[in-house]
Amino acid sequence: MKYLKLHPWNVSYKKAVEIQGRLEKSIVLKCVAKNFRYIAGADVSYLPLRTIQSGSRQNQCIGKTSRRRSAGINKSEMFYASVVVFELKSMEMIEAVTASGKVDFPYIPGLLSFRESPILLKAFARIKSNPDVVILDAQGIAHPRGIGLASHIGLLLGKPSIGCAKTRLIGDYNEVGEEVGCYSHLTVQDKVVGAVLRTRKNVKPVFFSRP
DNA sequence: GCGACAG
DNA sequence: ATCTTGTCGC
Repeated sequence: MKYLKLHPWNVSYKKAVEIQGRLEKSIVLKCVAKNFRYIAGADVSYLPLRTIQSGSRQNQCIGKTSRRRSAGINKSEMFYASVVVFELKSMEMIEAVTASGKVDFPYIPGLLSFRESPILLKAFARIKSNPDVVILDAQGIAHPRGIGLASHIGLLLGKPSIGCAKTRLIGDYNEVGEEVGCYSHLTVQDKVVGAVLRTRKNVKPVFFSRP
């Protein structure tokens, strides 16, 4: 599927925050359809990527040079993204694609999209079908500037998106009941930005935030 | 200054 | 996210 390229990704912290502020204004918070047929789910995993010199004699030196171990270490990482598309009605998998690549942007709470979006979009570009909605392991608007990774990706793909995170980034909520289906509102300054939902018994609830 | 902090 | 080590509950 196609996506919009509204801005560069290799930017400074300050610039990234500016971009988020600009994009946040175009987030639409309303249900645009009620009978979604296809849904795409995406996630990313990664591994440290070391320079071939690391661990070699260059890093085994003693004395003065040994204090510079990190100088020869490449701090980038190899990322692997996957996107799967399901038909909701039948829960049949329609497609599954992957993409990989190096990433240099560090993990900074609130700027996760600048770390994971490029590789995610590379994977989404390989999807042949046209999902009606996408869901990501990240926050939507439950974010310091109202534009988490799920919202950001939704904008670039031009699709409704759902953020489904395993832990909280921002917001307050009451303890969630133990039974499946129990949930609490996730609020930021009295504004409901999501819900903390118990999807399984004896399992931590997940943080759903609106697209 | 201190604590929080998606993945 | 990934990795390691230790503790707790069934």
